[in-house]
Amino acid sequence: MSHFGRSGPPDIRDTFSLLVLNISFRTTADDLYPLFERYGKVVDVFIPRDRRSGDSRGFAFVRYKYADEAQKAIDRLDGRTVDGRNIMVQFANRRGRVIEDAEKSRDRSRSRSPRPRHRDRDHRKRSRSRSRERHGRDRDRDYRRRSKSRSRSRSRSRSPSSSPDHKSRRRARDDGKRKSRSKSRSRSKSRSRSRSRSRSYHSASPARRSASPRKKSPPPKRSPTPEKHTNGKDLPPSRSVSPSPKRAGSRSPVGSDGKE
DNA sequence: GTTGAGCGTT
Repeated sequence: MSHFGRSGPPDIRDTFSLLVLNISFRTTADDLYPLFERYGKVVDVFIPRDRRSGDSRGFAFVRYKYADEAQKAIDRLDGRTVDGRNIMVQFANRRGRVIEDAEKSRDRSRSRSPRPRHRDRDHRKRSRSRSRERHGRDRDRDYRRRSKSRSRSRSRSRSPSSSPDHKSRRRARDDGKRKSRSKSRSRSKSRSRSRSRSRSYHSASPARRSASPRKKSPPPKRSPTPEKHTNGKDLPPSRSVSPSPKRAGSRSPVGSDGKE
């Protein structure tokens, strides 16, 4: 979602992303673009939206072509009132390592306090968790954040080479699920469908909703497979999990930088 | 119709 009609992110190799916080929920990229474009070459303006409702989350990303211009935009637009909201402009520090250059430029221009944001962020997040939970809107964000954190923690704590514990646990879970389904198949099927649809990322904005609600979920005709008949010694009991020995060469979790 | 700390898309 950018101003340039592109699908994915543009050339991020030489861009400097700014994070614009505290913008109004009605503010769109079209409103931010001319504002930021006055201080430099804006490559892209992106406003993350909610996957379900499609509403803005209240912050935006503005990509500049040059760091000094980005810094100028920060110096000029940080604290300004846009659409009735006091916006906050700062460098984004999640994507790209161009921030180092940006920081250099910033240091040369003006020395500001460091960024002890981790503690502050946690505090604020907990503070607003209550009000957000009521509407149930940040579940998606929380999910991805937890997933990321867990992944990092796992890679640091446990070695990614072997994990017999994982396999065993997964097998146990699968076995339990299968048994449950076998016990009451009809009800379980309906619930499974609902959960699957909820978990799947449709990423369809309400504005782009096509009028074709055709069903595309052919229920996999799972044979009853009377286990009392052909099960017992012919088929191994662990048919659910397939032995995949080619699981050692996984990609490194922290191999992002290395080629650029 | 609401909300207000935060870190992003094919």
